[in-house]
Amino acid sequence: MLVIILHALTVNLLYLVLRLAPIFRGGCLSRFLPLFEARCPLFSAAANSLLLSSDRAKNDNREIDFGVLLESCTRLHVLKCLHAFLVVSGKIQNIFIATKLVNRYANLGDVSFSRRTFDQILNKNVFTWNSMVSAYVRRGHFCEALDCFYHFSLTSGLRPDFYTFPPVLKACRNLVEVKKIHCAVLKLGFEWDVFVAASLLHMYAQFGLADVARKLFDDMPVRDRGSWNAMISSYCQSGNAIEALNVLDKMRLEGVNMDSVTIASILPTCAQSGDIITGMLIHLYVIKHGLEYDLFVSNALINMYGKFGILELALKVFDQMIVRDVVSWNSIISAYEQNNDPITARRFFNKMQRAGIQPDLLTLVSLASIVAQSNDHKNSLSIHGFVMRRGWLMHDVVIGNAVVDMYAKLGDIDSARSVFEGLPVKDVISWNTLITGHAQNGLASEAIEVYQMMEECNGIIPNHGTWVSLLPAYSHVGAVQQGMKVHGRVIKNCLYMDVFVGTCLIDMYGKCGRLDDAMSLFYQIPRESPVPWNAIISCHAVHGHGEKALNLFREMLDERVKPDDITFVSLLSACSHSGLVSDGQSYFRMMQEEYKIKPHLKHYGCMVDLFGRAGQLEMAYDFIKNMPLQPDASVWGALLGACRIHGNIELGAFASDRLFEVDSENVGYYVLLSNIYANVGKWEGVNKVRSLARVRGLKKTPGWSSIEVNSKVDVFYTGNQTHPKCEEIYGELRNLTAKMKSLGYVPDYSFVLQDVEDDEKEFILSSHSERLAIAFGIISTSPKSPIRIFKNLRVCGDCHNATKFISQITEREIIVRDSNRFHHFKEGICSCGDYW
DNA sequence: CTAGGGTTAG
Repeated sequence: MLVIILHALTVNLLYLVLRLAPIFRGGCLSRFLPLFEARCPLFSAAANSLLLSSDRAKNDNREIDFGVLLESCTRLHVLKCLHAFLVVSGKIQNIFIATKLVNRYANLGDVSFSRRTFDQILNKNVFTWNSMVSAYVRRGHFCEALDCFYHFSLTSGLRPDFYTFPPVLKACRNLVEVKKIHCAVLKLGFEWDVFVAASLLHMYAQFGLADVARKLFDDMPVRDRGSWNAMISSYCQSGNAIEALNVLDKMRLEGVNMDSVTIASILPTCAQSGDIITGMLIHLYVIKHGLEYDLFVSNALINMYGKFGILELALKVFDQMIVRDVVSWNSIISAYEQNNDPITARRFFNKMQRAGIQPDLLTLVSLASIVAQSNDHKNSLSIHGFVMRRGWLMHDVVIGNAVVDMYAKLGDIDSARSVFEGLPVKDVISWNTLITGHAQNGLASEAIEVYQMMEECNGIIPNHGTWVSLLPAYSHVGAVQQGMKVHGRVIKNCLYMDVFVGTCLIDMYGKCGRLDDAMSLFYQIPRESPVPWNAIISCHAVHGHGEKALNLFREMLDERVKPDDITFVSLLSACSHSGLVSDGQSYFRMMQEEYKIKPHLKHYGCMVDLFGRAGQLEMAYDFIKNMPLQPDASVWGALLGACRIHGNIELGAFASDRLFEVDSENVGYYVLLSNIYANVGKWEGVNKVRSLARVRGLKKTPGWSSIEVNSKVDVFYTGNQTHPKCEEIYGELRNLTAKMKSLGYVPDYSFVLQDVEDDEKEFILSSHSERLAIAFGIISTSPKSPIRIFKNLRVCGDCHNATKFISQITEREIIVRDSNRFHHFKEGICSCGDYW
């Protein structure tokens, strides 16, 4: 370490001495060589061999090829030193050497030194100006590049040549600038130079004028392979796979072969459009033409195979590479990461470090996702720290968004939020990430608030990702009126034809109780993929329309859409909600035999529910015993729920024992068990469960219910006392309870786990969140209109009973959607037949 | 001496 510091000091010192003391004029470079050695071996080797040859010529340094020396200089310090040497030895007056210096500074990252050198050159020529312009462009200083160009063409008295324009065009950031430069090109007559024309074409395409680009291309009198490549890559980058392949065909018909550039542009397009056949044909072409060792081609191949999920081929290409750069490593890492194999991805990252390749921004993007996938809380902090130390978080949105996403996926929404707030620039994706982050952590109304903040923020235009993040939050709290507003906006730009947006809308209508709207939308959107089918089937499942769900499944098969694992989850839950036991069994078999889908825990949970609800409790238990997987809480929970419905105490107690082994914290299971005892009047059992719950110090998932009135969603937590209409709500509830009692309602205290006096229990029951929401609905909407309530947990038995009475007293339809299904209350009866 | 067209992303 010390050596390095000392060394840096010596080089800097030397630089100063050389600048200040012209005594060294004509001094011998060989004296300084040892100082360069450690910092820049390549440079010192080149310098050494040049010195040797010049020594032989006994000509001091005059014969040294400083161009080559500058070229081999890879450290800024060494370059500055050499610069000083050139100044004191007067060689800086050589315009070629000076121009090369301008370039070298830009390549080593210090464009301000390029400019300083440039300003010191007195007799600038076209080369010098071109170099300065392209130096700015290479470092991304587009504004300065254009300024420099205008200065050049207007004040220098020199005439730009055709080398000038490609970099200048690249510096244009909008169409106006492109058109201005285009005029200059026309005036000077460089229009049909192949390089200039290719650049023009490329810029027009980049700013969306694909037809202008195409016309330029068609009008070109001379086309080289570069022109074809420019046209093809323009189409590729704008996502127009069909035209890209058309032009490619034409090019080959004219006898022009593809080169590595053509292939590197077309492969990502194959991946994007899912055209695996073309992709693999191109791979064959690559092998046949000996392009398989090209870095860019190999990288593109790895990426393509990664996107298709063909990891063996991605790995094969990676393994046979001779030279790998950071992109190669990033590509193989993200191939595994995106195919849900964070362990292998991590292994490649470790290998990359051992190979001495420095991770870049994109490596960290993949790493953040790896950490999130493997639930690796410890390393999330190191990643955040690494990214911050490098200043990347302040510099690039992409990595910032990746960190926000990482924290959100790890469930640490507070950290996600604070990173988000610290981002200097936020784009749509930043907002979308934060919305999804809240929604997926069960914070639906917070997700909606984030969206509202986004709308208040100027310059952010929501895209399809926004709707895909937001709509599930709306369906969660039942904000159908706001959801419909989104539907309206989506129609305007045809986004509802996007499979994911369309599916979210279907899900939203279905989960908000509007099956008809869900159905009519379903038939409007493309349905070649199983995704929208899964949504519409599951909508029918939660409404208890099993037969319709099965019909839809048959229709799906008729349309030759291949069902996936999710399809069968929806289908099996439809069967269980409607008591279609034998159908469920045969679909469970069909899934494995015909579609080779291995059932996972969700499927087993549905099957247990299917048997259990239908009263076949022994069947359900046998099914669990024969499972090849370790049953989790959802499986035992299904059995326990069935035991409650059918009043089986022994099996219920057994199931809850297993349940407390895998998930002892969920208070819902204690409630279920105590209900079982209460239903058959075993009060000592109820007391036992109650004390168990108390001893274990349960952390409750807070229960809430929501209701949408006039496009505004109100969320009520149990016992809420802060709502502006609080007084009226509790007044209405007291009123209702009195009427209910006169009609025969008896509060069922088995749903209260707290150990308090009976009148206190009654108050707890009547301040359950669903009742607050219903009462609010009654006082805020016109008489006899229907009320829709949404609850995050299952509705409790006492509330279920109470709602029946309320529907009778108020002559209203009351629709309650809980975490499981829809309950339709009308005239004192519930559609679920009291099996909830 | 200088230049175009190319690979990775949340």
